[in-house]
Amino acid sequence: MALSPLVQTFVLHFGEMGGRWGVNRTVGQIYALLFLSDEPLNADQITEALGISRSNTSMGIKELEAWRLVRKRHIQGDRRDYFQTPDDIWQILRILAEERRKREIDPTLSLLRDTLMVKPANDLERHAQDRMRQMHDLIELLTGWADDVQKLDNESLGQLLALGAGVSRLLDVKNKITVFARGKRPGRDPKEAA
Amino acid sequence: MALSPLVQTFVLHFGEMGGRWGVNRTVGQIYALLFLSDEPLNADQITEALGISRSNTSMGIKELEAWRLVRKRHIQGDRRDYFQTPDDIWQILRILAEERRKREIDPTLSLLRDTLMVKPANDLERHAQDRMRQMHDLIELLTGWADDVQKLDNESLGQLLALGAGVSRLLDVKNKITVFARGKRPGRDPKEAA
DNA sequence: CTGTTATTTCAATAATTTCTGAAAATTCAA
DNA sequence: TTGAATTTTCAGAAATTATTGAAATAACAG
Repeated sequence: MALSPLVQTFVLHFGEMGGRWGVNRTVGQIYALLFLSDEPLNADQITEALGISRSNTSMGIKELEAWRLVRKRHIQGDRRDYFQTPDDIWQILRILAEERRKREIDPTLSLLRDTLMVKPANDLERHAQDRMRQMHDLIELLTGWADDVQKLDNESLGQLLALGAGVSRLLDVKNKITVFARGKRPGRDPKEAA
Repeated sequence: MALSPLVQTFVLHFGEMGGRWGVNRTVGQIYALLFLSDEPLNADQITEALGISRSNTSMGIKELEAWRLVRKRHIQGDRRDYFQTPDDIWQILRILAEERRKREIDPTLSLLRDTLMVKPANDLERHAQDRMRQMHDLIELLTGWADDVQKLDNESLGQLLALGAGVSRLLDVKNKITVFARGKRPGRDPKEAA
């Protein structure tokens, strides 16, 4: 099964980008191939289409399954495993966000938490710890937000994204409402929480 | 200048994570060191603190400058170059977002655009192109949103993030207002655009 | 200029990662 | 059971990437 030039181009590109995205070339290529494919493919088809070894295919699939970006599918009357990517591109986005967070962010957040428990021994450590706290708080804010947004359905998420900078106007409106309702100035003053 | 255990831990962690973030260990370590440091450091100080070669330090700094994550600073009466990370952590976030986009996303978007211009030769290509269009449209939506949010000041950005899932409620409110104003059902039906 | 200090470049080597082929393990029909 | 088909594992080879030391270049004080 020779790849059409269209597919070929995309597959090679994903292979090259793979490195930047934290996977190797083969993994990028396998993903791209499955993403474009009309129907699930088995390991031999992938092996042949990409011109790689069967064992390489096996490892690549394993990694993509660990990322939850590829699923096994069984086809009636065929012993071989077939593979496909999720159809819903919004779901792919969610999975990617979750997995990258798990691999790239959570370990750092965890280390920061531990480090912030230590009592600083001198001014230098005090400053370092202060910087770490800034980083920690920002990451927590971001991941908390991401958690919340994750829960939105495709429609709401699409709406939020389409809003773009309009979000800013919406925030203004919200602030005005808050002011009206509470007779106070806008802003996120913790002391106002009560 | 031996590193305090606190700093050491963080620096080593960033070195290890570097790989996942698309830079090598040394680059991760240099960044972490500068991020925590009270004052700008020169290349020799970095070299000694991390126990690496002077040339390695030079290359690492160069890469971090290309990422705009490290800046040169000059110190009165000292010929050597000193380096520091930006102070404002929100700004660091913006820079990271921009640079990652430039390296990881824009090339793909560009390839997708080109590929979508090609007339599909058969059903297989038609399907592949359809998938590429889904990906293209989603990425455009995301990057467009990111562009807009980039422009927000720290305060508004913080507010938006703190809002979290509250965004959903806000969208509901917006939809109700829209319905009220237009006497139509909520949603983003393209046909409504007129 | 000249010599000294500081920085960068780059070819060689070290370290790491990726890929393969062969063998082992698994699955399942007969 | 047996044995054919399929998948996985893994040690070593190949490829890639990171790091170094030495040499070249740049910057500048005297």
